[in-house]
Amino acid sequence: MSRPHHGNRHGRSEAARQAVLEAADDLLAEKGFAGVTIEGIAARAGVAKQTVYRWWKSKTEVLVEAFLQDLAQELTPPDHGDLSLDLRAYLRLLARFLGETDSGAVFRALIAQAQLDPAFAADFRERYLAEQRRRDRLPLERAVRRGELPVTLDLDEATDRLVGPLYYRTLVTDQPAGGEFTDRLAEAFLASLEP
Amino acid sequence: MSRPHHGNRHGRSEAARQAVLEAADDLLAEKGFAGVTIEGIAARAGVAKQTVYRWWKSKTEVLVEAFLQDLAQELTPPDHGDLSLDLRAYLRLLARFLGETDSGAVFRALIAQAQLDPAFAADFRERYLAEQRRRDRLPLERAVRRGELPVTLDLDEATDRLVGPLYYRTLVTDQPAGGEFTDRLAEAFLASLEP
Amino acid sequence: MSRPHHGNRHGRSEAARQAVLEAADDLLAEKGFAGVTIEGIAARAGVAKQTVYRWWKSKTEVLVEAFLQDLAQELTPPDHGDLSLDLRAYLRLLARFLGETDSGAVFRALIAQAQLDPAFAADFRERYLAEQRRRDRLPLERAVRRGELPVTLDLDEATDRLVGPLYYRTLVTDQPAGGEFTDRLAEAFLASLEP
Amino acid sequence: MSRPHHGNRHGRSEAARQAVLEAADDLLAEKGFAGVTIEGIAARAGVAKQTVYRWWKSKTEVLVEAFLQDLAQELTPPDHGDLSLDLRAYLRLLARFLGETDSGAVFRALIAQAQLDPAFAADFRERYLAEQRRRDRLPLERAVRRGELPVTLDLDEATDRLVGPLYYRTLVTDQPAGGEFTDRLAEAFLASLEP
DNA sequence: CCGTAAACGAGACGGTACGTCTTGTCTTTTC
DNA sequence: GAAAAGACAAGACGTACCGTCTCGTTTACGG
Repeated sequence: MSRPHHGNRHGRSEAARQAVLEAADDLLAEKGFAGVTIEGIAARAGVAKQTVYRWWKSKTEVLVEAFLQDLAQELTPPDHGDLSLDLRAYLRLLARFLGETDSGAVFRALIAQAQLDPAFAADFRERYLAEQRRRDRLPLERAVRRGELPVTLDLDEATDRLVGPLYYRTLVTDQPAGGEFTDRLAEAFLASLEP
Repeated sequence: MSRPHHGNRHGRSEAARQAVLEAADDLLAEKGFAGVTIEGIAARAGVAKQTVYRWWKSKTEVLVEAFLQDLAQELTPPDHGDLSLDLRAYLRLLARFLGETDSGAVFRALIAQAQLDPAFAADFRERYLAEQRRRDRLPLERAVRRGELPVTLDLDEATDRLVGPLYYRTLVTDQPAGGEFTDRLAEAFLASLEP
Repeated sequence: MSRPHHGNRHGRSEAARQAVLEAADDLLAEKGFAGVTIEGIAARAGVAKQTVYRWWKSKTEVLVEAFLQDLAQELTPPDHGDLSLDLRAYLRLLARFLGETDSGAVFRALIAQAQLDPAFAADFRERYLAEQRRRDRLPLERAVRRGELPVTLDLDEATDRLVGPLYYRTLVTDQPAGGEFTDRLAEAFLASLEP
Repeated sequence: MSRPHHGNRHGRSEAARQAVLEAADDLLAEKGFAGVTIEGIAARAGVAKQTVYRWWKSKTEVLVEAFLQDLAQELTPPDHGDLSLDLRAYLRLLARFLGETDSGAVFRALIAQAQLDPAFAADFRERYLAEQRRRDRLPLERAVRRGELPVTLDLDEATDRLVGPLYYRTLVTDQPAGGEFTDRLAEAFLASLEP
């Protein structure tokens, strides 16, 4: 036996955890969501299958943990102190994330999984989408605080109208969403708020 | 003709085709998308597995055929000759379809499947989503023809901004999208077009 | 895919059956009883695991079928028309089989398995030991027919006393049972029948 | 000393040893030999798996220690000063032990295990079977000393012929071996020694 | 009387094999 | 030539134990 064991009374092996998450990451990039299997993850990570099952319920759980931890860092909305600038910048950031990064690909896969598995959907929405939702509405909240937007504005629905078209393009029509598109989306959004 | 036939020199068995589609329908209702398997469809339909494979490539294809053949009838946008009325009515229709009907549930499952399987995605977008897209923009096209909207309007992007938030609510946040929501969505959309 | 499939509506694949039995045979010879696994058999035979499970309940069942079919040929008791000669010859044959042949090794392993698994024990005793038992008592039956032994003799118990010591040596004490031993066993057996 | 101790610089914990042996006892009674696992023993005994491994090599070793330590007491051959009486009594004792007691069941399981595992076989035969063998031949040795049997008698082979049929019935054919059977076996054995 | 070493409980680890399930291919027989 | 029936190779599923290892605690001896 070449590799040492690292059993330990006080909690799990961080090395094994990281190996699993990285293996899941790699496999997703290589073979796509359907090509990821728990057996494959374990084999790639050099880890026993049981070790995966000990800590995660399904491959989806692994992928959730593997990829969505980066969401916060990658997607913190900028704060320029100006609504129009903020929206433009954030929509560009979000568009790039959803459409061009590996994490975005996983994000899409997880949302897809949520359509197919109601139990997962509830868990995923509670643990991760809620947080993402908070980021999505943050630029608007700041603008209300600055007085750029009226406090009477329904921020939930406004957020839907702001980012909804972008998610729609990415998930449903699969058309590219470049900077021009997001800039015009921001403009139209602002125009709809004019009196 | 009391006995089922078992083969036929002249083309496929319509009885088998119908049995497959109905079995797929039933199974989806009973167990959800993930619970549908080709094996299960064949067993339920009283049909050989090979018969399913002969005519469809995957369970997704069966479901596509089973549920989306009558999309057009359910979702034809009404024409009242007035943009505001048309939008309100159509968004309500679309919201009800996506959120409350069985066909809508399948539609969501298929969009999800498209995230996971690129080959299917291409086929699905070409054969079905394109058509749906045409229906989604139809009210706007009519308005341009009637002169209610300028011919310079980018209809594609306008459609994104119109229906995107609705799809987003349904697919991503899974919040209810009632008539008030869609009415306000139509209003905001129209407001964003004002000079 | 290189190998052709051999699915068939009516009945099993003889090729698959033979491959499994031969693989089991090889593995037993190479690694011993404990080293034989269904996974190993399937892999060695180039067969799917499910194909093994379809036709056999356990590795023991495979080994039973693989090896005990030869029993009849190897162990048919000779008929010299003389009880003393027959017994001497048959005990030598049986001693050699139990102690020195591969089939004998499997036979011992299966009797061992019967101690550990009551369900298997019942099946094994019914299908195979009964037949072996018939062979074991055949020399005595012939002698009764020839008038060399009284018809009042309890053949069952006589058989126990004849072959019991030989099985005991093989299974329990693991001492060699050569020709001298079996010859003396035959003599003692005959002596116990004298009036 | 109310609290159980959890370690000790010099020597093992007698409490842990007893708990393991009793757990093995219980599990064997409940689930049979194949159902006993080291993991199960440790869990049932409230002991760490490593504690079992520290002191025993395998579950078989545990069972050996759990059941066979008092073999001697249960199976000491009686001494009536008369060969015929002694044989009858001892064969009945042995038959009851092999066929009807828990210890006998374990004994059979261990003989079975010896067929499957050569390393265990050597150890088991040396440590336990040799002793049992001595008990088996004791009645004959006494008779030789008393002058009831000639000193030229090969006691080893005589013992084989005496107890062999009984082990054979128990291990191989699994037929009941009641008092009539063992009595007739003793008679036939004695008859075979007549001049 | 304090340090230290053995044995302990707990349990995570890398593994192997289990028996089940579904997939998509292939063959035979029936109509 | 389509359909029913179903065997087949392939391989993932989730579970049960294996035997090894580390951790922190308990205990008793020995300097």
